[in-house]
Amino acid sequence: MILRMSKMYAPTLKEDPSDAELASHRLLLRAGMMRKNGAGLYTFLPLGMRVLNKVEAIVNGEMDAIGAQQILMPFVQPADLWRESGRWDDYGPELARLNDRHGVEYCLGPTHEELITSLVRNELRSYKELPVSLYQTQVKFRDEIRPRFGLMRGREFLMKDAYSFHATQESLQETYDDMSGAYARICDRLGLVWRPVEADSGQIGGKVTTEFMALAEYGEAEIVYCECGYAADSEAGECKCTATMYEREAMEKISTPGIHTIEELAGFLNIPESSCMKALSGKDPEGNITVFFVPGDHELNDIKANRVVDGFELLTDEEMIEAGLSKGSMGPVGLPEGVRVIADWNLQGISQWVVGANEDGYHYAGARLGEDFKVDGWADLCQVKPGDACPTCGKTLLGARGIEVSQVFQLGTKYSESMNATFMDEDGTEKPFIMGCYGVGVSRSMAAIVEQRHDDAGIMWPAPVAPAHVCVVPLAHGDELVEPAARKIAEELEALGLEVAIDDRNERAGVKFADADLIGWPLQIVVGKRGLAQGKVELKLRRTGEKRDFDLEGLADTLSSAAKNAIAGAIDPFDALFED
RNA sequence: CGGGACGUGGCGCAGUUUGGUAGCGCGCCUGCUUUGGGAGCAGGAUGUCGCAGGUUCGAAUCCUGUCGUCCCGACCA
Repeated sequence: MILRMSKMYAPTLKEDPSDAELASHRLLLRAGMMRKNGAGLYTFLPLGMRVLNKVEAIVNGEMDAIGAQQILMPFVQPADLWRESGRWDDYGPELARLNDRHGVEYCLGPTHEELITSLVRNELRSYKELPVSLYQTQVKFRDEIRPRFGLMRGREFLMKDAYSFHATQESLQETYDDMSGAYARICDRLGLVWRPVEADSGQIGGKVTTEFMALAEYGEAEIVYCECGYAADSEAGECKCTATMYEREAMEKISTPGIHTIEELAGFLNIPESSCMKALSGKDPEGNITVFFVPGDHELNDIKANRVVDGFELLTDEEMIEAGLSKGSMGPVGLPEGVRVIADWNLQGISQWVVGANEDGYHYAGARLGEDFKVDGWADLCQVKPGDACPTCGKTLLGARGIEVSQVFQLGTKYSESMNATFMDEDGTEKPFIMGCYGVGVSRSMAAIVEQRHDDAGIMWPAPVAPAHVCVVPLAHGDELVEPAARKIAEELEALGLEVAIDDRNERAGVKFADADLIGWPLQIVVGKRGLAQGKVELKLRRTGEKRDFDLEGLADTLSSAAKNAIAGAIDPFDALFED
């Protein structure tokens, strides 16, 4: 079916909406693809819906290809299931909760491990039925602390989530690898520039996990990567860094009046921040106090801190005073009794440190590990950053930003154990399922594509997700030559299997050109009197802005091989038409 | 949750300091002209100024509260 722009509900905006900043947010609104209904809530209009459907179809196709089966679970989920898994309490305020008229509690599904586990636990009984992979594509709701950037961090969003059930770790690994392969193909087919990175599993759980990051200047995630191929989310990556020693013959107490931050301290002594030791105090839920020490030029990574001390929270100023800790001059020498000291293992790199003296206005220089102070334990505690050493090969890590478009997890038995989902194994014993889960942000992928492929004029859709491959743009509305010629071209191209739009609105040329660029059809075919008089039409390749005249006669033949490539899923199938 | 800003026709904004009953651009409707890069002329429609209180002869404007939206932060030694 040819998309007639005169009938399409696609209100484009000439001006940027005042509350949109990122390109994807701005352009999807301006191009008439979506509209905002509230913070982090969007309506997809017909053009945006077409794109979303195409992304979804690609994802579903890759799921089907590896043997996953589509299902659909309810969006509203009973609280009891979340109590079973423990996440009713653990998930926090992001979980939107509600009651029905009888007072029964429910939540809006932010993810579906509980539901799927409860689904299969009664019916998958034997190892002979495993493995099984199920997936759905559905709206999710997460009451984000701060929704922003349009589709990038919405509260309601479209996600494909898959879950797999296994009798053995080997079987899980196999499916995990299949899923990872499918996810790589999905990113490729969406035309994304992307990278797999080491990640943290966050609220989903599990140990083994990979994020698929679309590289983008304004991505929310920071990643570090190395030429050897290593890449990690900076929240999760192992940190290896080198300190610079400020050498003293013996530990000496120095007066540092008014100095409280590492930056001030390093400036005051005219030494690098990496010569200083940074201290952070916190407590576990029982109130036991731990002080973490990290190199001064690095930050404590919250996730890593929680790995060492479950439920770790930084102390407030009042709590620090109560515990006898000196904010702004805390150090390992002379801490109060009963305080546990954990140091980042990078601190073993040099033998002397500049540390706080636990006394306001004083620090020690040349404090020696083992002689002047001791620690109770070592751990990887720092947030990795560009410039640190690659944990794999030792070269210097580079930095980039990315949008997390998908993630795969090996869950293990976290949910099957807590929710008592077991099967009968070959040896006659009941065992909990070994599980994996796998998510693709469908609407976020759409935003990521726009972030990577746009210019000042608008979007540049990759052909596989464009609302249509080609837009025929007849100029001179109502002209007895131009209109039939444009219609004929549209019909011929459609017969080739291309998806075709025609801008048959009674608008001036400038309006049509601007909208075509904004909406981002991969190819525009301009049909005007001037060209027709010479038997020509003008083709414009959106991605490069290149324009070229082609003979009207035999246009379908000229486009036939590009059409084949487009149907086969090429990202930029029309480029070849513009090569010499 | 802390900080900042904003809320005025469909969209983008001015007007608020110094209270006097609302204006601009775009869009929309009608007509004529125009028709290859967001047209011109003429005419026209559209606002409980987020909401609720208060002050005042009089409130978009001042005060209080409230709701909504956006931005920054929530890692600090």
